[in-house]
Amino acid sequence: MTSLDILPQADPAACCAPLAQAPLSRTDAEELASALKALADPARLQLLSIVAASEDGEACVCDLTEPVGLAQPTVSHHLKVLTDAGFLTRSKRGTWAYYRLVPSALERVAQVVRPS
Amino acid sequence: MTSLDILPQADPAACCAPLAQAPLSRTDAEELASALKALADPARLQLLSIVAASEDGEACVCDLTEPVGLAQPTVSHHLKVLTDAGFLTRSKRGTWAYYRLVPSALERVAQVVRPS
DNA sequence: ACGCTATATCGATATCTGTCAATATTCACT
DNA sequence: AGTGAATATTGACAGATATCGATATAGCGT
Repeated sequence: MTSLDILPQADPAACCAPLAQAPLSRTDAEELASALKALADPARLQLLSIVAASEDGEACVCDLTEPVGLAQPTVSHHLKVLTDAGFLTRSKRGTWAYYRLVPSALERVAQVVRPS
Repeated sequence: MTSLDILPQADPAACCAPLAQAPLSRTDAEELASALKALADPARLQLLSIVAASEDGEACVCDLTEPVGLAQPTVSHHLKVLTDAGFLTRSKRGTWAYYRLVPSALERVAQVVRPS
């Protein structure tokens, strides 16, 4: 747990060797679990995949509300969870907020989960 | 959602192309989310990693209670969640229940999460 | 300045989840 | 049969979470 982990933009699962390789410490397990918790929601997974597949790799909230079928505050909430967990970045231009995927964050989680 | 998904031993995230490649359908997102939910708990991650790193690749409940520092019913509960999600298999020998990792289940999740 | 639009925050609520103590089940051994 | 041990199930409870309506904030155009 470095001082960086206090920041809203976490470094998801920068914690440890692959799961199946050696027993996780409680601390590492908690860190990885919180990254996975951010992913473990259908709406958030849809949001991630829609953002990733969008034109120019970014999407604003207005583009996301309809496809996931949730109210705007709920979508904003999910985007905040994903951003805080480091899977998305937010950049505001005018009235709009554009979200982009952080591929390395997903990559890191995949590395830790992958066996071998 | 195939008929197989009704069974206790699910096929975690056999659902779909990598997250970042194309928008997930609601159904695929729900399926992947439930696999991730099973992983997204510190105790369960520790259990997985301990089982994976055990002698002969298997461990019984009695080996697991102490390292994770939780009561036996709680550990049994977590092992059931992981088993139902397809990440562990259970084989009972005598009074003991031995759990093994299912590497392909983790592998599949890693594939779907990985970008590119 | 005013209204409109996009997004975020707040407050409330219903549901889900992790945990444990108590109990049930299953098996081995005498 | 009866006892003890390992594991699973049940019931209860506290804390987390997903959701929404209402409201606040902030920026643009007139």
